[in-house]
Order: sequence, then structure tokens, then C-alpha cells
Amino acid sequence: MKKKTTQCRIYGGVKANLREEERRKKLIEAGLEAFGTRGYAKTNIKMICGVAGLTERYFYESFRHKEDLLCAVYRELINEGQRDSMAALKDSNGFPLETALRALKMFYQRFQQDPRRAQIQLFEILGVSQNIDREYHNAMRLLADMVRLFLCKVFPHIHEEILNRSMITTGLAGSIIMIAHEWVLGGFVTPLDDIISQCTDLFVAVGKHIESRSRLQATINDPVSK
Amino acid sequence: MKKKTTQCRIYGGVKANLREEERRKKLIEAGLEAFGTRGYAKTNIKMICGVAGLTERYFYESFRHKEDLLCAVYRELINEGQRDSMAALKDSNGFPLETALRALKMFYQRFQQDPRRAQIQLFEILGVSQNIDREYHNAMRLLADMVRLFLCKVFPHIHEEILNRSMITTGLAGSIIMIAHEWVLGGFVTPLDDIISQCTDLFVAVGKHIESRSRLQATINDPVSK
DNA sequence: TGACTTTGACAAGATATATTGTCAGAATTG
DNA sequence: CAATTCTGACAATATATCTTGTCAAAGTCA
Repeated sequence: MKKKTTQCRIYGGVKANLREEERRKKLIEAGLEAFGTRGYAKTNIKMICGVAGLTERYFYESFRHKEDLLCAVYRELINEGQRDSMAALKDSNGFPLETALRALKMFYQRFQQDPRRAQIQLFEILGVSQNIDREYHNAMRLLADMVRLFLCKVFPHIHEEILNRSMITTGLAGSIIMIAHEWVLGGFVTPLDDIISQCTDLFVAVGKHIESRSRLQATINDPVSK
Repeated sequence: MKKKTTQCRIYGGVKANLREEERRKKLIEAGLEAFGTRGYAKTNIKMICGVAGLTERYFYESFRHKEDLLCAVYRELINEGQRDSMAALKDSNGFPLETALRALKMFYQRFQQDPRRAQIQLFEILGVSQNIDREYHNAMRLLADMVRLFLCKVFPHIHEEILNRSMITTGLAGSIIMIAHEWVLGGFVTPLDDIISQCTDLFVAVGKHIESRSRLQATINDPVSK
């Protein structure tokens, strides 16, 4: 990540910034491949560059060090996932529960379609450094937020406040992740639909429980209307 | 881990095997300290030996490499935790739910009492290598088994078979872990009792749900007795 | 006490890796 | 075409770390 002092002109029909961006993308893709198969710890810069078809000079053009690249790869994965889930949400031509399930299925499917994603998102990202831990932390809060969103949509009687100051959404996010862990470490033998149905069970169990409590509290707060 | 060719006699009143064992323990304690504060990746053999007050020769006497030590440290942590939880279980002079809560509290308390444990058990252990991933996997199954045990004790109407072929226990184990993650990354600001009460919520929600389904199934299988 | 073992400090070679630099030739522009 | 920029291959340095080896001093036993 040296400061650019060289001239930049159009070359090969492409502007310099754009070419640099291209290389950056190639490196991120190479990072996905290397970290996702060989593992972050066992991968070095030279390997990454080899996979990317670039030389080390270009690595340092876009990233300060390996950790930097890991962070970029991870953010890419999270963004993509976020995008897909949101798409499933917009596409809500069914009941709320079905919408939620479609989004969840999407979440897991991505892991199966490309196990490198699973490896990085679920394993490689942890225990690298405090910065990366923070990154992971953010992503988990995002997942918990999504869980909250779905809970409220599917169980409209839930008091949002109750959910907001609880760690239940965090817990459910953890369930999703841990089930994914087992699924991946077991080599994806369990059919995807089984996984989804298990998650649904948890989701519904918790949702109903909170809903019933919310109703109770509503009765207490406003005993006349009922 | 060189093959021992040297003589071994009583020295300082202690047998050679025992002295070696002592050093091994010191190294494990040093591993806990180093991995738990500086992080696995950023720790090297020399640091470990420095903390242990031993020299590198003795490291290789007991371990093949850093990963080996991590594995030993981790197993130690898991065994201790297992032991404590089992103790809480034996000590069942209360209602089953209270017993379960005591065990759970013990589980979290250990993290707060010694954050190094939390760091290693929750973060450092992941993404190191496939061997270590397997180790983590085993520990998680152990945790899920414990959850299963408690669920059955607290909700006696639950059909064990339903639980056995479900991933619900895995999911709850994931909740426990993820809530721990958040707790640790947030610097333990949430009071321990709040954490426990949140976990209880999840536990009860899921327990009730499964129990009601189990009752339903019992009615189907044996419609006369009810 | 004298012979012997254990121990700790440090050396040293091997290896690996990060990071920057050089340079000639290919590619491209005007 | 000539000038210039970009590119890839590789050199080179610095550093870090692993791993084994050496050796003298301290400790211990009989």
C-alpha cells in the first residue's frame, strides 16, 4: 500500500484506477480460494499471489498485509450474504414464515455451494487478531438483527421492546451458526431441508414463547382492552 | 518429543518421569497465559518458554510443536469445565431446573474468572488447523450432550428419541456459545445473572415446545391411555 | 568428596517469510 | 515509430522462528 507516485494513464483501454481495482478483485478471489482451502494460517503472500496470477508487488499495492486481505474477503462474503438475504426478504410473495425460511435456506445454501465460504465465515475468521474478532462480532450482530426482524414479522404479537433488551436473538443467531458448524464439519451429509426444518423448530419454539409472554404483559399494562 | 535415551534416576527427591510431568504442566500453564492474552498466532515457542521459566529444549521434550500445546491446553480447559459441570449435577439437592442453572452459571463464571480461558475456548481454538477443528467439534458435541441431559431432566415428558435425532441440542449449545462470545467481546459488562436468565428463557422456550410436541406424539401412539 | 546427572543459557544452522527493489521486455499510446 | 508506461520475474535484504546442539555450572547421590 505504497503511496502512488507513478503516473496513471489509460492503458489497454482502461484507466489506472480501474486496473488496480481489477487486481484487487483478483487478490480477493485468490484469498477466498487460499484461505478457504488451505487455511489462513498456512497461507502466505506468495501463495495468494500465485493463485491470483500476480506478483507480490501488486499485493502490497492493495493491501498492507495478509490480515488486511482476510478482512476484505470476509466483508465481501458478508455483503454478498446480506444482499441475498435481503433479496429473499423483498421477494415476499408468501407468508412471513415462508419468507423467513427462504432467507434462511439461502444462508445455508451458500455454504454448501461454496465450502470455501463456509470455511472462512465459520472458522478461519476466528482467533486471528482483535481487529478481526471485532469484524466477526459486527457480522454476528447483523445476523442477530436479521433474526429479530424475522421474529417480529412472523410473530406479530411480540413486543419489540422485550426482544430488544434480550439476548435471545443473539442466542438464535448462535444456534444458526453452530448448526452450520456441525453441518460443515460433518461434510454436508445432512440434507439441507432437514437443517432448515430443525432451525424452524427452534425459531418457532422461541417465537411462540416470547409471543405468549408479550400477550401476558400487554394484559397487565392495559387490562381494560382485553 | 525426542526419544528418551538419557538415564533417569531420582533427582531432588523426585523421579524423572515426575519431573518431566511437572515441566509439562508448567508449559501448559504458560500456554494458557500466552495464548489467552497475546493470542495463538502471535505467540512463539520462545515466549511460551519464557513464561514457563524453561528453555526450548524442554518444550520439545513434551510437545512436538505449538499446535500440540494448544491442543493440550484446550483439553485441560474442557476437562476442568466438564468436571465442574458434573459436580454441579451431582450436587442436585434442588429442583432439576435449579441444578441445570447452577451448572450453566458455573460454565459462564469460569470465563469471567479467567478471561484467558474464554479467549482460548471461544476464539483461539478456531481456524488453526483441521486437527484442532476436530477437537473443537468434539467439545461442542459434549456441550450439546449436556444440554440434552438437562433438557430431559427438567422436562421429563420429552421423548428422548425426538431429541436424539434433532439438532436442537446443537442449536442450544450454539446459543450458549454465541451469548458467551458477545459477553466476552463486550468486556463482561452484562451481569452474569442477566446472562443466565437469558439462557434460561431460551432453554425453557425450547423445552416447553418439545415437551408439548412429545405429548402430542404420545397421544397419537397410545390414544387409549389418555 | 568425587562422580555423575540435570539444568539453563546461549549458539547456530536451517528454513521460511515479509517486504522492497531492480530491470528488461512487452504493450500501448500519440 | 519513438517514447513511455506497465508488467512479470526474480533478486536481495531483513527478520523471525524453529529446532537441535554445545557446554559449563549447579545440584545430587552414594
